[in-house]
Amino acid sequence: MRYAAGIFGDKWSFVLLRDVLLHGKRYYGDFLASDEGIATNVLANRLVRLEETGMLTRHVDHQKKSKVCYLPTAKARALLPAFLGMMVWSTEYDACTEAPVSFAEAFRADPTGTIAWYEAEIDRVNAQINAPAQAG
Amino acid sequence: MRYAAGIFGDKWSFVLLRDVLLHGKRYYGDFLASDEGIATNVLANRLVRLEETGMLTRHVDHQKKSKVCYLPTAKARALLPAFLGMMVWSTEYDACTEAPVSFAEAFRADPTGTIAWYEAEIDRVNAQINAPAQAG
DNA sequence: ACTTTCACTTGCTTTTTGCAAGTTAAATAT
DNA sequence: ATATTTAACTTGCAAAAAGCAAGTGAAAGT
Repeated sequence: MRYAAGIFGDKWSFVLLRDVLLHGKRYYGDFLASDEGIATNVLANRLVRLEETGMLTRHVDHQKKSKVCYLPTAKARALLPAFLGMMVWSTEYDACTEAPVSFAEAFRADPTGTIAWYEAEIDRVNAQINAPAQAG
Repeated sequence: MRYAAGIFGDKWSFVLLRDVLLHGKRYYGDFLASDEGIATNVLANRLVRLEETGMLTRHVDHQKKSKVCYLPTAKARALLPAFLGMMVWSTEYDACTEAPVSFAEAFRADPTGTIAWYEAEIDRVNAQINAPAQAG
């Protein structure tokens, strides 16, 4: 798990992956607008890193060529169970969590189904974006 | 999950929690000896932080008062499913992972049982340590 | 043509990390 | 009893990273 620590054992990489996997964010502008307030230079740096480590793929928007979107690879999507595990943890220990209480119940009742639901969400968001679909 | 990012969205906090939850490490010296090579000042700083955020409790060893051990709280232990999720991910995407291949299989076949096994491991390690046991 | 949007870059200050050495208390050896 | 070693930090400083504000350049909209 040293490899994992290198990839998302860093506040901003962690936040970006969370935003892509759980909050449907895909565009540079979306990431920039996150509540955490990432600096533009750090954001650019992390997007490059995540691309280099095969977590995201960069695409210029087909309709509007000044926009750039970042899509999660299969490698990134495979982190979904881990991130959902953290989300469950948040519902229990983070007083300010935004995760709905119903989420933890749903996950406990049917983890596999809940993961599948989030996977489908990722596909749904990707489909709405004017960029090539993901393999896998 | 902003709270989560604040607590272990940092390489060293992440590594320390992993070592406590997955590798049975409890003593300052154990953490220092980890392959990642954490600096002593950073280690001290992170141990304080993790104590402040209620992830670890600090205890002076009963037999040898020059040694200090850090035990995971229930709050930290509740991260076990998430960390095991990352470990599963590592078996798939980290070429240099130390996690045995058998682990991923075991986890997929029986996640609940695998988590329980690691919980029991934590208890077993804690029991060998000359410090007060953790409240459940 | 002019302005705006969008995705970055650049330069600079502040914060954090990494490294080496030092300190303090307790245990062990002499 | 004294000296050495073990163990857990602390301190000081240089290097790296992060945060901030402003700037750049391509593409869109007006």
